[in-house]
Amino acid sequence: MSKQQIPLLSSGGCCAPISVAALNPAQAAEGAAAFKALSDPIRLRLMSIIASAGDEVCVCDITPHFDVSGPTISHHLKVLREAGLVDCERRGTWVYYWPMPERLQWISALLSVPEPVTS
Amino acid sequence: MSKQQIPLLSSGGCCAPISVAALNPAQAAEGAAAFKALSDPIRLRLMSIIASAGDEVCVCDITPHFDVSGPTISHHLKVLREAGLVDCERRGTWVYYWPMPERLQWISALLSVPEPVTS
DNA sequence: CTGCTGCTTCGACATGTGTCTATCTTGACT
DNA sequence: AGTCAAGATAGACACATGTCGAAGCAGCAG
Repeated sequence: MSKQQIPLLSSGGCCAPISVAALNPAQAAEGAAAFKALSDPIRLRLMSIIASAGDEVCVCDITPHFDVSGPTISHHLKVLREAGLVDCERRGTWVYYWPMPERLQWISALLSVPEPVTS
Repeated sequence: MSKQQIPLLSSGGCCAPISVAALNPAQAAEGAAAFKALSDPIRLRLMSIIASAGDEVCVCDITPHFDVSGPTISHHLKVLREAGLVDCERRGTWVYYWPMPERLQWISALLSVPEPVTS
């Protein structure tokens, strides 16, 4: 597990927030891919559960919160994984997920609005 | 114009960042809708052009930056409008768009990662 | 080895989404 | 009025996406 992760164009640092400078097509494509991963209510909730746990979370503790089938949860977790937002590891019978805060922070920074200059 | 805007569930203040508390289904639905609006490369670029302009932008200045047809641009702008991310007004022959920074800020805050407590 | 449990992968299907062309609306200018 | 240009809307179509049930693949326990 934790194998197929897409290579991140902007690995760590990032481009300027969109309120500061317009994105070029390549940057826009990468940003849009990240947003797409969070554009489903179930995925966003999954992300929030994993990110707010403060620790890794077992899939078996996640599934009961949702009304959809196991395969569907698994599918959404895979999308989050491929977007670099979470990672996971199998330990014995169970699989644990944890957040990748850098990626979350990167997206947040992309959207951040600079202080209006009150001079 | 600037008529059909969806009522925003969380009008101004907002729920805690997803790294702090898990979203309930209603919050997740609203957040996901916002992310969906930004989940297309063209829309994200549109948003960045409008947000970084520092002023309103005429559609006629936007269209030439893209390789898609006018109606497609128009469609994407409508999606951004309905998501509460931009607003517009017609003045004479031209239509001008400007960003709604509160909404952008709200999304950014939703994703913000609190400082790790280094105690 | 056999069975059971947790999770993922596969294949199929209905629904959503991005794109286009054609058409309409609005306003400006003769 | 008539004409032109800028955008928006409508309708059609290909493709992407969310969902499910069935099957597959680890690990553990007898």
